[in-house]
Amino acid sequence: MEQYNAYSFLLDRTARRVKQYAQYQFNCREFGITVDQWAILKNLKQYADLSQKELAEYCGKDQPTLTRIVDLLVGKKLVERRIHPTDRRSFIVHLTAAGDQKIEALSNSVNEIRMQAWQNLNEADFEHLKRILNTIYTNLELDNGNTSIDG
Amino acid sequence: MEQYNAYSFLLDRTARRVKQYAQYQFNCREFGITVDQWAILKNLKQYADLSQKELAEYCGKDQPTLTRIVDLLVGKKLVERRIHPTDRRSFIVHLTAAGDQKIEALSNSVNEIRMQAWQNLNEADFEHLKRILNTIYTNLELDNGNTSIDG
DNA sequence: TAATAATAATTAGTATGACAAATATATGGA
DNA sequence: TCCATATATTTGTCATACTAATTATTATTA
Repeated sequence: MEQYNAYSFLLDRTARRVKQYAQYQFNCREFGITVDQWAILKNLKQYADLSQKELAEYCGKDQPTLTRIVDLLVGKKLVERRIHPTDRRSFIVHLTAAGDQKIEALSNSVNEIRMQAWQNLNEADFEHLKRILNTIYTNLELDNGNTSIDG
Repeated sequence: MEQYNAYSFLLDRTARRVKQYAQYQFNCREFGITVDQWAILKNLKQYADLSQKELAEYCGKDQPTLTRIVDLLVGKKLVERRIHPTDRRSFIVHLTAAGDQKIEALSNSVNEIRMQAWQNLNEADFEHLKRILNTIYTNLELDNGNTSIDG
């Protein structure tokens, strides 16, 4: 049964390495943002204006973490908070022109950096990995619906 | 090429969920330590006295992080720092009797908790996962010149 | 041997992650 | 309408990462 400890460790270690490698490359190339901040920008680009709660769900962050990342992005003038038209508790997070330009400027480089981790793996491997990771995620599901990623 | 971003996200999200679930169970059962602290204790049990640098490598932590986790474990009297016999820059981290008892007391429960993530997967899945994660880890090895731990 | 470089550990600073609590607002029921 | 409850966000606290810099010590080398 000790083996499950080892798998958990391996998973944790690999995820940290992937993130750490990407962040290292971001820093070397002076992108001026973190990997997690990039994920926020990308989601805003894809889904347009979102409330912070929605954005947190898309990005897989909890709300306090998202609040703080948005604070940093606002400080960098890459996004801005707008008043929600019907709910005064809520903000709409909006990508600024500078934010949009940042995405345009970095997209290709980010894709290159991300690709590095996945060398020497084939399509069957990717399918295995997606299935296994989604199984693990579902095994530990708290009470949300099915949030498996397929693509 | 965007797919690699999605894989990276999936990996990160799954690793976080696995750790978060384990920590949640640790808290519910009032183990009094974190998942990462547990990993340190287990490595000390397995490899006996180690310098902090060695311990960091075995645990896949960097040295500043390890220093702080050891600080916390020292505060809980589960480990102690001992003078290195031949190198005065270095400490030996030693498991106390209380640390040893903690391991004995929690091992079965930790194994149960860890097992939860790996339901609905078979031996072939584990072999795939280990191979794929190790491939990713190796893919990112050179650029940072960091430690490689055999999984 | 003296100067220099390398190493182990620590400290400092920033970012993320988890959880709890506080605040303001919205919603639903009596 | 009033009140209890739910929700969106923020704030606080602790722990983990990563980087850079500092300190003390060891190793190297001119």
